[in-house]
Amino acid sequence: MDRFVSHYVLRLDAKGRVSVPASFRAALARDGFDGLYCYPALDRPALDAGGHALLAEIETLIAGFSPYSDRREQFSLALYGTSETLKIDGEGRVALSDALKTHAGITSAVTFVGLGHKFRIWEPGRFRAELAEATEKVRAFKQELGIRMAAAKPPGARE
Amino acid sequence: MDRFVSHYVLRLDAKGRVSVPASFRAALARDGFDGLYCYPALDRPALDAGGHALLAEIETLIAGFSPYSDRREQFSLALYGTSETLKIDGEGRVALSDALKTHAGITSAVTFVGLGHKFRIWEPGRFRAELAEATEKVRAFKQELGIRMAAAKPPGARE
DNA sequence: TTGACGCCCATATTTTCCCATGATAGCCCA
DNA sequence: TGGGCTATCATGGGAAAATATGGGCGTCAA
Repeated sequence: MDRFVSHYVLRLDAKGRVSVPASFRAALARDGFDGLYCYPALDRPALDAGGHALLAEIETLIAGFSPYSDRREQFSLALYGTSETLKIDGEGRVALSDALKTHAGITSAVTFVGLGHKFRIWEPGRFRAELAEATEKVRAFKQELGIRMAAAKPPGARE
Repeated sequence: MDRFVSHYVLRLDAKGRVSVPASFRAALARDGFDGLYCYPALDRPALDAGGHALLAEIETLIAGFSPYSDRREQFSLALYGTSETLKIDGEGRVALSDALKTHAGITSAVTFVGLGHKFRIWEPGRFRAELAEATEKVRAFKQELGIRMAAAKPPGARE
């Protein structure tokens, strides 16, 4: 699999380390990134993480602002300035910094959630709430747009 | 056959594994997907499953929302975050995760139902109920259509 | 010294792989 | 056309590999 999919709940050990799910490690390896690029999500108590695909996304976002603009400076600072490249040890674990843990409210366990080209790290309780809310909104939206969505579906690449 | 058609009832073994119907495996192989992409259906107690064609459908749906929009975040969380790629063993079986089984109420057997470019996995009892209901609706709709057709066309044509 | 960190090893599960069996359905051939 | 024969399939179970997790031990730096 070449993208981040599914979600996993894993515990931190006494040293504050946590295993990155094997399937995510595989996706990172395919991406060619050594380590884990990680920073606090801008608008929620969670961490965004990934590899080259995520870096490219950030680069594109920032490149969209004109050079030397305040906006650009602000985004560069918020994204590049707060991000860290975590090392993955021989057993596939990373140690989250205090700053990252504090931002997400992480204490003894985390939930990894795949979002395609990147993934997110949550405190498990907060994640459950977030997922329930998103599911509810998607469900309502789908009902509202049922017919349009059916029309938007691609004529199945192959079927 | 290059699509998922028909339906099959299969049992889970003691390890929680279940054989994917041979004709579905053939369709997946033609699709070129290694494994089985699977996630809880949004609005019913069943699982949606498939290969690249299904992934492409999801990707297209998500790509339709503007980047960084709430809507997009919600969809990628609800779809990518809850989906899993199940491995298919040498005998064509998969092991459903607890989360998937719980969502669909699956215990000892499942019904696979082909839907063309994807297929759905049900707890057999629930599927029977769903099928009965759908049949009823189709019957009613057909009758309604017959009436409309009769009004539009001269009598004599068989329904 | 006292941690923080990198690196190594230990272990209990879980998952994956491999081989075995019974049942069917289709095929070949006399 | 009847009777095996074989290929495929669903299913069962054991063994091996991978994974998540726990802990030890130097090293480097404050």
